[in-house]
Amino acid sequence: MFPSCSLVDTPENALNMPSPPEGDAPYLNGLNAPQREAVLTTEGPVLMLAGAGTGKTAALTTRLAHLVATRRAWPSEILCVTFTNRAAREMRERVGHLIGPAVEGMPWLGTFHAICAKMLRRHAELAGLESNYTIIDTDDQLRLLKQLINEHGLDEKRWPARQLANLIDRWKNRGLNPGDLDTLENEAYADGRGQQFYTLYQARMKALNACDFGDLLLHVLNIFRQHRDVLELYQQRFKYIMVDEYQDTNAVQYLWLRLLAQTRKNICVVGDDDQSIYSWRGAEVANILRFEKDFPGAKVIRLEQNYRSTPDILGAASGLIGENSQRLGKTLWTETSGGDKVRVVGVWDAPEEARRIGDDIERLEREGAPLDRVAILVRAQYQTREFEDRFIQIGLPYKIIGGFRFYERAEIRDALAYLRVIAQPQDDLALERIYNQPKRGLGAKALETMHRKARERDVPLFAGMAALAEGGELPARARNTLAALVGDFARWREQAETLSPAELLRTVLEEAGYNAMLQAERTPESAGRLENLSELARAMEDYPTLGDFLEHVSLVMDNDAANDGEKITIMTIHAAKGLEFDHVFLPGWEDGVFPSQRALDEGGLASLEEERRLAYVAITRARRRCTIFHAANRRIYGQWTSSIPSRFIAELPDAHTDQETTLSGGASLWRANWSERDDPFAHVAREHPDRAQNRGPGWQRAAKAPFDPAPKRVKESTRSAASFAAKPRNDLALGDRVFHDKFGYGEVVGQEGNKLEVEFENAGRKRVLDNFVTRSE
DNA sequence: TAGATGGCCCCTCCT
DNA sequence: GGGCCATCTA
Repeated sequence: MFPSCSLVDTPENALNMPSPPEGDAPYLNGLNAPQREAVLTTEGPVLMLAGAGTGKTAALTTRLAHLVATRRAWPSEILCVTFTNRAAREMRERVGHLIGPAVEGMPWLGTFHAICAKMLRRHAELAGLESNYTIIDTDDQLRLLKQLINEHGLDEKRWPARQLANLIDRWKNRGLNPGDLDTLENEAYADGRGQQFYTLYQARMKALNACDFGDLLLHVLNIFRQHRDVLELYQQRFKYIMVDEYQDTNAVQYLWLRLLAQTRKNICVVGDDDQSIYSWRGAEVANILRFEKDFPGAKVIRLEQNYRSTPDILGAASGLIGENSQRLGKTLWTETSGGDKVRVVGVWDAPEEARRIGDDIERLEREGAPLDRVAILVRAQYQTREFEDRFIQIGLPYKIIGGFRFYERAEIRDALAYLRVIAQPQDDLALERIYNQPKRGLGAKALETMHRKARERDVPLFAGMAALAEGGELPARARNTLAALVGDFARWREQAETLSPAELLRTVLEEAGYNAMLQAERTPESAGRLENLSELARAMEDYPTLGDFLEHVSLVMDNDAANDGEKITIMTIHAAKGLEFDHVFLPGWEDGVFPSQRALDEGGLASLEEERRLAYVAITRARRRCTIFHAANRRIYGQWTSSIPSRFIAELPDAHTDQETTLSGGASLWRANWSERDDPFAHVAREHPDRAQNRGPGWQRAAKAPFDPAPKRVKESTRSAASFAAKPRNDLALGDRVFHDKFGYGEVVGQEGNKLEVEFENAGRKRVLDNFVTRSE
């Protein structure tokens, strides 16, 4: 992923390059007219507006190959920025097919973060860091902020570390250093102490020789701004710049690109305003609109022919995105015909949703569909659990991308912490993690003493520990333990010079007693942990130095490269952007899940439109078939909650969708909304008595309800139900006393659409549909 | 000091 | 339901 930086313009590389093409180069075959134009317009600024599935990656990779093949630039003179590691990997592979091994010499193809990390290693001193700086993740960041907040006498309950982390992140995304904050921003945390804490945090990071994700870009931007010579170095080097997913660039990325492209202006950006889904990370669609102003004379090329999806999938997606008010507007078209309509399926609850999808996938499998072309795309990570449970049960092979990642497991983080302390003695956070893991009899008291010592001498924690191990301040036992640990690390650092990273890890785990600790546990989990650790060591075999590996781990948190074989992919829609699958399942299309409650509560129209763009991205991932699910009941925070179909379902054009509600599914629930006193759950209990065991209130209610002849498979539009159900009752207000058949008396404490939050006198706080309560008194 | 217990808050989404 | 934290007990 990160080739060592020595691959530059050597004669060897030149030999590997294809010779310049005469006339029509073979790699241009198969491109349509606008794609071809995008490839051949090499000089000057180019803005490619490329809709979903219009072959922008093909255009981009071919353009890159073309630049190299016609010797306009060496691979090392092209800056090619992608948004995700997956996109970078794919680009590298596809360019590799076109230009052969020369792609190895593309050190500047990667994500913004990877490229900046590399630049920062080279110029670390200009940012007050050493080149072996650590990249810390959100977890470490939060721990550090908590320390700072406590040290400065703030109540962490009132001013949560997470909030501060979000603010700092936002500032960094906008390219703001602590000194750049205005009064308003400063006020955003702890009554005007935002700037103070931002400053403190940055100082601490420097002391730790560490960076967070935002720093990678901000530091480099600062360097570019303050050191003309460095900027000019890169301006000279990069003859061509290409940027994928330009609609998702934020301010700091935009400023960074603008500086780099300023002199040569050979910048080609690709984007689609309809797929802008990262505004929460500071992305500004405005960047794409502003491009022609920033680079006058920019050539604008539109890719509108869709090669990916069937007409119905495209029609459904287009209809949906048409509901957005803020868009450039473009019309995607396709030459293909046939295919199924987008299916919309209503089910009873989330477990049934997982069962249905599992069944559908097994059917596809029997029909010969390769599983690696099937994906389940979810709005939020927590939705994956239901599918994992189900698929383990029925033995369906799957992989979850992102989510609880390999590198976030406790044992992996411990192992990495050991390696970090070895590689970077200033890394206090890593040391804090493992100084007593495995148990060495060192507790909070010992840590506090270590910290005090370190502060006294103004040295990192590790040095403080070493000093304590020699001095006489601690009881002999603790002192000896510390001395042994310090000795261990000294030895490992020495061995790091000679051993491969993987060998080093194995040695450390053995000698630190970490393996022994897990072996002693003798639980099924501990066996799995040991296995994970050997997998970690195996993964390290690919990296020449410890530093290379640690950087890879910090930047590339996904682990899907290790997965081979045919498996279903389960991932978030965000992670799926840029990918395509034959069959796509989209579960959880309910108001509150998708669009997410947060988006509905906080962001207003802009936020809702971003959710809609996300829905558009989700549907357009599908090549052949797309199935949308909504469940009537779902556990949220462990509590059964009923919900209504997503408003996006009602926005799908009827002409392109088939709506269906399963036997046990939502239709009866919606019907119940129309006639208040009917018990909506009755038929379910009758048809699935086994399911009523150990279930939440909905099921209990169902079990008790009198028999009601069950409707047969119902097929009806959920549209009317959705719009009806969304209509709130107007005879209820906050503070009203209400009665609920099952939960008894309570007080309305929240109202949102037709859903109420009620504090019941005996049953506690619940969310219920307002049709199920009567006003009391 | 370590492990167990109970309350609290939460869950977007990515690098 | 589950992770994190503070608090209590052996």
